[in-house]
Amino acid sequence: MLQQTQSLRVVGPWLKFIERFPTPESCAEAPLSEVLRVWSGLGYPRRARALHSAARQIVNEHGGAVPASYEGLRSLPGVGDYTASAVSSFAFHLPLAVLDTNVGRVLARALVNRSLSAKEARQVAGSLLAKGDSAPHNQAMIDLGALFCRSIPRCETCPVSRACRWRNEGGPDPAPKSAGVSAPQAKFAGSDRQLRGRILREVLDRPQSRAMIRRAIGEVDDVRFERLVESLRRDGLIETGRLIRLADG
DNA sequence: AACACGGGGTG
DNA sequence: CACCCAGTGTT
Repeated sequence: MLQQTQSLRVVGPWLKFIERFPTPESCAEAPLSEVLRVWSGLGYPRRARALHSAARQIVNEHGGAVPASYEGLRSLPGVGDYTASAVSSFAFHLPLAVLDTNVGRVLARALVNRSLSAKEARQVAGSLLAKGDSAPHNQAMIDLGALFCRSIPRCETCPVSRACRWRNEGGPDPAPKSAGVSAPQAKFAGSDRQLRGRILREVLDRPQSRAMIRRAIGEVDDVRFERLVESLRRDGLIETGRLIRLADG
């Protein structure tokens, strides 16, 4: 849920989700359609599909226990470098450095005052790890980025502005395009993404005909609508017969 | 390397 | 309204 979604927005949905699916097994046993319904409103429903798939993989291939290694986590669908590192550090206290958009900005600005390649960022981030548990360090780096070293920085109150290379040396903001830092997205209003979301919401509670969906989501070109339906089907989120319904993996 | 992929918060 | 977000998978 934390992937590309602001942490404060995740708290409520997470509590609701974890109450309904407290274990990998409980999620694995549910049909995908129910997972999508509990997930609804959070966006990026492919994450929900990946999580459901990961839950089944955890049950079938790991005896119901979340893999306790970076490589094991990384092998799960929807788990990339950030998530595998974060879970490794915060849940299993393994000595791995987390690199997300927050940490990416801190590294580029405070540590080196230039944009970093992925390899360079991994190296810098790893070099900052101290001896023991990495979790407090990673949490501090993330919070520094989330509270002060934001996309629009708040240097006036930043606790490390005294040591910040960008602050001390000046120059253009090195964060944009540096490794880990989120890139700007295309406009959402009127986008395919928005329409996909609307289509999915229409079939959340019951199967619907194309005509009903198209009436509900507003004026949409015929070719475009069918292309979006096909993309949702390819993503494994819906099934498309005469009626369109949530996928029932 | 560049794109596609939600939707609500913030200023 | 424009910008942003504890990324990942695909092309």
